[in-house]
Amino acid sequence: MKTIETTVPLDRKSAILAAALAVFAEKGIEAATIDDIRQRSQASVGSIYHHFGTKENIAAALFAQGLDDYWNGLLAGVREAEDARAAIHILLATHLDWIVARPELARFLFARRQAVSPAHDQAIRQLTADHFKTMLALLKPWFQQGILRRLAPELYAPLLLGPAQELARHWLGGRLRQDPRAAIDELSAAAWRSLATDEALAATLSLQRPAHKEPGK
Amino acid sequence: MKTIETTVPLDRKSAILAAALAVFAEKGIEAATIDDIRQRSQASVGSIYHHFGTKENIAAALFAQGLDDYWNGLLAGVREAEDARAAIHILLATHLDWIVARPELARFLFARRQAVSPAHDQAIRQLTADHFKTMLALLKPWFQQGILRRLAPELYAPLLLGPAQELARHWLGGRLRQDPRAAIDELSAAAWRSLATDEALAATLSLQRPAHKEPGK
Amino acid sequence: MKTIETTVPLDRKSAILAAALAVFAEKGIEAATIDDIRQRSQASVGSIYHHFGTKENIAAALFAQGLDDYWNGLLAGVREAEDARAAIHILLATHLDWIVARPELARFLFARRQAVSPAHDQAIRQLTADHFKTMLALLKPWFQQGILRRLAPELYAPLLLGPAQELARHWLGGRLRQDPRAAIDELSAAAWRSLATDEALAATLSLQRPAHKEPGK
Amino acid sequence: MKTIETTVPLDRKSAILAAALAVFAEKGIEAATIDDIRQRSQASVGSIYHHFGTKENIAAALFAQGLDDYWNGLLAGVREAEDARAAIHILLATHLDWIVARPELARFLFARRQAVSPAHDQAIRQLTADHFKTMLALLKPWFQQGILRRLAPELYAPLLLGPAQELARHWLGGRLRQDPRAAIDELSAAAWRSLATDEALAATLSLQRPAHKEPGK
DNA sequence: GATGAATGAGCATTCATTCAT
DNA sequence: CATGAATGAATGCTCATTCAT
Repeated sequence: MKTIETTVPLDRKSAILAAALAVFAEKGIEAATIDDIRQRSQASVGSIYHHFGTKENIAAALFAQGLDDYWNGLLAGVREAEDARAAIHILLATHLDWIVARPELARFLFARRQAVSPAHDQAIRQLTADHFKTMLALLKPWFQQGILRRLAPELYAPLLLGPAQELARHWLGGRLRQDPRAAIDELSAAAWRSLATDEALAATLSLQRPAHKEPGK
Repeated sequence: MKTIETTVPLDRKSAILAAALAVFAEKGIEAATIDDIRQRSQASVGSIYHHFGTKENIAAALFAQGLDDYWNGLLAGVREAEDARAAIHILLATHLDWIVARPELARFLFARRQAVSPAHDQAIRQLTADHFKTMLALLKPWFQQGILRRLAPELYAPLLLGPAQELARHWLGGRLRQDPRAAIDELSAAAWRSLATDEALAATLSLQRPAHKEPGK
Repeated sequence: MKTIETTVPLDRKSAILAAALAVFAEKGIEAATIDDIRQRSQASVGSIYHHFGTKENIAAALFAQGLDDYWNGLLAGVREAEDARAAIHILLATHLDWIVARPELARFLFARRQAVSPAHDQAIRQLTADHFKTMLALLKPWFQQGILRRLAPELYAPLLLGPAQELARHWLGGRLRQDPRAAIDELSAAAWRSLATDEALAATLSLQRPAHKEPGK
Repeated sequence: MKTIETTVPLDRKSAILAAALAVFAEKGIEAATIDDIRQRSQASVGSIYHHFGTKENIAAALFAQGLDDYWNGLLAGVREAEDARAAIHILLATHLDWIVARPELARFLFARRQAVSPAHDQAIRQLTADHFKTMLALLKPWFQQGILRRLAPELYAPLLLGPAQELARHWLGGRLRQDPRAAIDELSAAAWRSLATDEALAATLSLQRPAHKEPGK
């Protein structure tokens, strides 16, 4: 996917998208005005409407594009992973990398208010569901091997990404200074603990063996 | 705190707040109009402005009230807990109970867009920070006992509540049918795993066979 | 009905209606802008929308008011008539008097393009149909006495008012200089000829006497 | 004149005209947009402007074309008539036939709001006046023979076509189901009564002779 | 305290028209 | 001749807020 933030001269349509992304991320879809987009994109109102027809449509286009980009990164990461723990680590890392690389897109994507019309909303849910299914398929072997726990399906995303997501929200909201990527190890460890079966988890706890060992740190 | 959803006849001011909450939760603060609130509250525009002066002020009042209610429940829960694991469980349970009991307030509170003016925003952050500090103080003993891990402070909330929060968002957004409280045990188990020190955790894993080990708890 | 063109200071709502009528008559409903109305009425946009909600609604209000005024005059006229021929004469006179007295309202009423929404349109048709029924009831005796011809119902209005209407349209369109009321006698004579039974008509033709005369062609 | 409604593949220009007529008739000139015309004609905006330069011009072209077509039919009819009464009948018949054959053109022609610019308007009036003069010339003999009444010139059109026009308007507006041509005889009888001199008229009344006869019917 | 009329800046969107390709 | 991207003035309407009663 072509990167949006590039500084290469964009054609009108892309320029409008880029400007819209910036504005949407800054003030939210509702609060963003066509005029904001116009000023930022150097396009005329007419041109904007010629290409998109509606403010909603611009948002929808960005949404689809962004969602795609996000998930593709995520899936690519998992495909390369050699074991479950690495997969989880890579997922977290990719997730946070992406957010830090595209904070505007992230802010926009994760705001997810109704702003986008029901019609578009449906499309988005479908897209997400599809990607999610693909993801689960990639993880399947590890479920079968008893390494990852079988849970109610709605719990996977929260347990895996919930903490990272929460941290990212803080960062995106300006309520956190530090680079959230610094927490990747911690977060992936937590996700691993949350998702691993007791057996798999026990095997990775740093003590275990000498029952009498004293808790470092 | 006076419950808002009550059906007892409310005085004007409360009626306005109740109506505002409903409207804000439904369409977001930005999209909600004074007129929406007027219709729902049966008050006149003039009356609304007499009591609150600004749309922002209504939101701020609700925010303060809601935040207070939320945190008080949370803190009360932890105060009763007898050990760290129970504390975590009670936190998760209280969190989800509250959300299910007051979905509108939750939706409103967690939306947290800039909508609220910088001035109010500052107040809110302060309030949250204070409560958070109190919470940490309550947990302090278990840190000292080596039961809970010492982490970068910004990670506590995400690890503890992130998954629950993520699940709750899905539920509040209508993207999840099941009652999120059904996941309390699972979520608190995950939070425990994420926050416990290796030793404390190892003691609670359900296998551990190494005969000479003692399961604690 | 309160006359609109009065110069007595009007309350806002009436002022808006009066201004709207002027503008609508001048450029048509579509072409008239809210801003035109605002300037002419000295009201603010907000005020206009406070009272009417829609441009359409303003038009509809005028329409209802105008139609009522028009028909009431017409019906009152017929009620006073002593015989069929007088009734016809009075109808034509009232019709043209009204048009000359309220050219703007007439121009507006007779334009009758879709401009008014289907909903309002339905109401208008109903109103017209009701009045028309009343009118026919008033004329009934003369039908029963064999003075007025029985025709397909859709022909009465055209035969009675069609010529006057056509003339009025020319006048309202500025394509006719002379006062259309000058043609009242001529038009009512024509209407009488068109609607009277042969017997009733024969009795009023200015010659007739030479009983044996054959007019040949 | 080339018929517009033909289904033979049209060249661009004609296709545009045909589409414009349809759109103008449907929503009125003002409300019709170039884009409506573009969609219906399958032409591009550029092409439309290449051929006509202005929306007004399209309307004017249609107007001229339509007016010509209408009047030619009318005049041709009168030329064939053998006596005054037949002439009137043929005029009415031609008028209604034309309307029923080209309802869109009729709707468009008779709407006659200012929509067409003053310049074009002038041209149209001239055209109409010329045709009207020709028409009167054709009728002249019957005036001289005392068969048709001498009236103020502005009354001829209303008396002759007013009723038919009124009926046609109802039909074009969808407020009348029956085919207006069914009323030709009735309307031409009325026009004859309205325009004939008393003598000429008396000769055609169905009774006349037995002065003492009682009004059967 | 309550009411609702009034205000006017602001907004999304439309549309005739131009013009480079 | 045809195309469609681009333009920007204009429009109907919304909405927070004020204020006289």
